[in-house]
Amino acid sequence: MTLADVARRAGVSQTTASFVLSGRREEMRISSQVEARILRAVQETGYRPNVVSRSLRTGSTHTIGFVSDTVATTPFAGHLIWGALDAARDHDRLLLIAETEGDPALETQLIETMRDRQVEGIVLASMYTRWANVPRALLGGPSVLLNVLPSKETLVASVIPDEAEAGRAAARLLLEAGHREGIYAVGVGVDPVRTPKGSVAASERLLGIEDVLSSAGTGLAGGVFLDDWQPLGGYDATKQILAREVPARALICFNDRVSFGAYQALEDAGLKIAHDVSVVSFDDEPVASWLRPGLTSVALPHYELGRKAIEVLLSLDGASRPGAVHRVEMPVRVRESVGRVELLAGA
Amino acid sequence: MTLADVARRAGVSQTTASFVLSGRREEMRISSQVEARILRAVQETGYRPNVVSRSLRTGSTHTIGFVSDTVATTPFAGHLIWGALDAARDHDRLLLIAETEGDPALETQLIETMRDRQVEGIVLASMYTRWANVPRALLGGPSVLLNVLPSKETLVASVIPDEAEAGRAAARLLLEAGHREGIYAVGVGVDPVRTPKGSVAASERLLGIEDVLSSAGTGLAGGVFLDDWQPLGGYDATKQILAREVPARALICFNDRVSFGAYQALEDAGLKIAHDVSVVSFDDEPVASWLRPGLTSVALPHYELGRKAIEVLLSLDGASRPGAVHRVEMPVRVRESVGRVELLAGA
DNA sequence: CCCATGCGCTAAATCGCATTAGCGCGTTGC
DNA sequence: GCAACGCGCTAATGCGATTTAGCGCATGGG
Repeated sequence: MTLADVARRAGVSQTTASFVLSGRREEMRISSQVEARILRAVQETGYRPNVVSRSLRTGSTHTIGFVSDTVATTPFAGHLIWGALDAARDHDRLLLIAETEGDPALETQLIETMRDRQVEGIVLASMYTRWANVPRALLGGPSVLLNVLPSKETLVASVIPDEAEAGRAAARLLLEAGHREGIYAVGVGVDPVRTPKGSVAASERLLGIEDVLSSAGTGLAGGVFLDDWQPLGGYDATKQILAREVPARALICFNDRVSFGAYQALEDAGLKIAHDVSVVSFDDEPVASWLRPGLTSVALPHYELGRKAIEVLLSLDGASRPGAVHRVEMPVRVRESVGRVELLAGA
Repeated sequence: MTLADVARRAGVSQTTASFVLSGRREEMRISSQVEARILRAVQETGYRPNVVSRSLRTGSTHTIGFVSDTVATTPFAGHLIWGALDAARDHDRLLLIAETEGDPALETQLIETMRDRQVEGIVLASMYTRWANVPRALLGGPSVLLNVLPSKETLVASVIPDEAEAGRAAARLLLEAGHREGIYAVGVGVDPVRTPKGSVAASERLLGIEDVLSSAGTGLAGGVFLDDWQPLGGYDATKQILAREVPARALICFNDRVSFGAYQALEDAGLKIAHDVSVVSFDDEPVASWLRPGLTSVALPHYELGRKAIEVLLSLDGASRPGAVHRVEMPVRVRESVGRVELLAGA
C-alpha cells in the first residue's frame, strides 16, 4: 500500500493525497470533498506511510543515535536511556541504540554506521562519569557527550552530573548535624589525595567536600583509597578507619556499594549507625533504601541526564553554546544514617 | 558526497561504482583498473553510502525494533537490551528502541511507528516475566515476545526464562543439603496457593518447587504471600514465619530483595544464616553477592534472553516453529547461604 | 566476409514520498 | 470582450542508492 494506491483509489493525484495527509490541505486549497475521499481511501486500504522513503526525500530521519560504552555494568544507568527515550519521544524522535563495550575501534565504527543511517545527531554516553577524548568520528555531525567530560577543549557539548556540588551537599549534611571531627572518606585517599583513575566523580566530590569543610574551619580526618568501589572494599576500608587514632564519627562513602560494606563493618564493630557513626553516601542506588537505617545519599540524576542530553542535542541550532558543559544537579535523598552530634554517644 | 560524485570522479557510471562497492565486481566483470579508480575516488571523497536510500531501494533496513514496557524498574533488566544489542550486532543489525511505560495505546502506536520505519521485525519485551495478550498491532509483521507469555494461542514466538526448572533447582539445592522439614516460601502463599497477579515467575517457580519436594516425599511447611517482592515485605514475612509452629530450617525467597529483608529478620532473631536457617533465592541481582553469607540464587539469564529473542526473530523463516515458546535455562549461583542439615544446630 | 558470442561497461527504471512549477477553468474588472 | 486573476488540482522532478536490460566493440567460427 503506497500513497499512489491511495491516490488512485480516491481518484486524485499523488500530490493531492500527499498534501492532505501532511495537513497542508487548507494551505493548498484542497476541497473538503476531495479530502474526505482521500481519508476514506486511507481507511479502506489501511495505508501507512513509508518513513524510509519520506526520510530520503526530506533528508530527515527523526532518529537519534545513542552510543554508549555499556548498558550493563551499572544497574541504574538504564535510567540514562530511559530519560533519553522519554525526551526523544517528546520531540517525536526514535533512538537507535548501540554499545561499544569500551572498544574505541567499535566506537568509531558504530558512530559512522549511525551517520550512514542519517541520524540527526549522536549522543555518546558513558555509564559512569569519566574523562575522555572526543573521538574524531563524532565531529562529522551534531553530537553531545553524556557523562563524558572532554579532556581537551572541544566544540562538542557535554552533559554531566554536578559532582562537586554533590560533594558540597554531602559535607553540608554532616556540618548541619554538628559534625566537625572524625570525618573520614571511604573510597578516596586524602593526604596525599588519591582517586580512582579516570573517575570524575571521585575527584570532584572530594573537591566539593573539602571546599565546604575547610570553609567551616575543619577538614577530613583521613580517607582510604579504593581502586574499585565495591562492598568488600568498603568493609575493609572501614575496618582500617576504625583502627585509626582519631575516632570515626562520620563516614563519607563514595558510593552506596562502599556504604553497604561500611555498614557491615560498623555492625561488626558493635557501632550503631547514626547513633555512634554517621554515614553519607553517593549515587542513591536502590540498596540505599533497603539498608537499615536508611542510607542518606546524594543521587545520580540518571533520568535527568538522559533527558538533558537529548534536549541539548536537539537545540544545538542556537540555545546551547558549542562546547558547553551542562551540569545537572544531584538531589540529596535524606534518610536516617546521619545523627546529630549532640545526640551522639560520647558527645 | 553521493555515489554519483564518486562515479563521476572515477570516470565511470554510477552502475559500475555500485557494482564495485557492493562486491559484485567479478560477477559483473569489472576490470581491476576500473575498480582501483573507483576505490581511489571513494578514498579521496570520503564517500559513505546513504543507508536510507539503500533501504528504500532494497526494502531492507537492517533494523530491529525493540519495544519494552520499561527499562527502568528492574535494574539488571538492562541486560536484556545488552543481549539483544550484541546479537543484533552479530547479524549486522541495529536496534531501534522505545518504551511503552505499560500504556497499551502507546504500545500500539510505537509498534506502528516502527513498522512505518520498515523495521525487519519487532521484539516486544517486558522487564519481568508476565502473561499478556498479543497486541493486534504486532501481527502486522515478524515479531517475538520477550519475557512475555501469550495468554492465548498465537503464532508469535516467545522467549522466557525457564522458571519451573528454576524452582526445581532451588528445591533440589535444599534436598541435597538434607533439608526435609521446615521449608518455607517467602513471597507466595501456600495452602491456599496465592501468587502475585500476572507473575509467571511466582507460579512457575512454586510449581517447580512443589514438584521436586513432593517427589522426595515432603513439601513446603508454609509460605507468606507478598504482593510486591521488596525487602520490607521479606522482613515482615520472615518474622511471621519464625513465629509459626513448625520451626523454619530453610527459606525459599522468591527474589533477592525479599531475601535481603529475610536476612535482616533472621539476624534480628539471632539466627545464623546457613547454620541455623538456609536461604535460597531467585534472580541473582548484584546484592546477592554483597550479602554475608553470600546468597545462593537462581539467576535470571537476562543477557541470554535478549540474545535469544533476536536470534529467534531473525530465523523466523524456518528454524523456529511459529508460536513456539523458547525457555532459557536459569543458572544456579551457589554461594554460602545453604547449610548441610547434619551440621545444622539442633540436627 | 559475416554472424554469433562474450566482454566490459552504461542508460534508465525503480523504490515511495515531498515539492516546485504550472495547467485549465471560471470569475472579475474595465 | 478580453486580459488578469484566483481556484483547485496535477505533472514532473528529485532524494541516493540498486538493478535490469542492453549497447558497442573485439574476437572467433564457419
